[in-house]
Amino acid sequence: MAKRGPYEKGEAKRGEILHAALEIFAAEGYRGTSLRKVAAKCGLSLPGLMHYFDSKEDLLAQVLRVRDETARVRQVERGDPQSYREIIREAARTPGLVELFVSMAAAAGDPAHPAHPHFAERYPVLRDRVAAFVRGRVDEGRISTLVPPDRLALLLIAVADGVQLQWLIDRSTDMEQPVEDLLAILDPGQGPEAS
Amino acid sequence: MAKRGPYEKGEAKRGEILHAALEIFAAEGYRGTSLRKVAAKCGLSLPGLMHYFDSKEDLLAQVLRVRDETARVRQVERGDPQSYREIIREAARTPGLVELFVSMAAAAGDPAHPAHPHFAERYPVLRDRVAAFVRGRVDEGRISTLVPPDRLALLLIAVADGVQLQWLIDRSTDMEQPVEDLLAILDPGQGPEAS
DNA sequence: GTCTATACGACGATAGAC
DNA sequence: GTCTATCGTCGTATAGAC
Repeated sequence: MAKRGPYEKGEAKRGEILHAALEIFAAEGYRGTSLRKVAAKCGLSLPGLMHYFDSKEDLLAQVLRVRDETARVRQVERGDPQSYREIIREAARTPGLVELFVSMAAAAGDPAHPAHPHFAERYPVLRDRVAAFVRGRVDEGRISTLVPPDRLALLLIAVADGVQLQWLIDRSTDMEQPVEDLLAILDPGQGPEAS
Repeated sequence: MAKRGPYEKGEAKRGEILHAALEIFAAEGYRGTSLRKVAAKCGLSLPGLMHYFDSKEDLLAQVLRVRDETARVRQVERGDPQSYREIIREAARTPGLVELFVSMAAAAGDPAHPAHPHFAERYPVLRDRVAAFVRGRVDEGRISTLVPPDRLALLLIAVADGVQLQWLIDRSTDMEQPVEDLLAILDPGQGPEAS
């Protein structure tokens, strides 16, 4: 055991940088936030920071990945409306990160973009999880079978993503309501189903 | 009538610039496309181009506005699913402009951003139009009244916007299907309703 | 009003010393 | 692993020709 962990300190520093970047982006938005500012917050020069990342876009992509993972850990991968509510409520507290997410999604359309793999994996996984939830409700007879679960999953995610655009413009927009509305529409039996 | 139009030639040139920028963004995406490149395409120097716009973001915002207007003129403001289909099919042909739209929506969250007024006006107008369409269907008994029309309008627009994010990552995603699915779910009477 | 030339500051990125 | 120094390019600002 001559070597303890591949990078030991390096990994810690990388995590510290990502955390600092996340804080800054959450506070000021990521637009107009330079890497030099992030570096300064970490007590580093710009090249010192760039030692840990291939490019700015690469750092941004990793910030998003970390963000996604912490959110996921906290909600234990349930993929149901309740975990959605918690995610959306925290999003509403950090507009800068919502802006980051949307901007990155746009940029990640380019397959060469550092964040492309993240989204390319994230969406199918998310759809599968939501589809599983939908199938559970179908089995309970609480969702109409008119549209198959995988298409419903895509639809639900589209609503959740799309409402963020309207919220970014008008912060009084309720980001939870549309998904709840859609679930209500899907549920033919509506009312309280005791046991 | 001593003065013919406020700027006559200037307005024409401005339009030419916007058209050129739209073409470039559609072809190469707007990321990594510099204003100098746009200026060159118009046979102008950079400052020559900037004579017509307050800033890069201002130009971008106007590109988006022009894009919106041409789409609107062509579809005569109907706000129904058929006009939506036409819009979405053209969007699928110009990924760069979809990317531009999404990125601008993210940036326009800042009230000081040049594109903020555009979105701040666009969404309410769009919602009203879609809500009107929804009310029409409700009157025909072709939409469940469980969720009020204005909330349904917001929901429909969220779907349309949100599916674009998934499409940007995976271009094989069907951008029309989710809205059709939602309308199908909303319609209790489904089948062909002859007269 | 329209446009060129020039320059400025800040950015992300890289080379090479320590 | 981190620095100083430097590079090329970006958006922007100003001066002034026509």
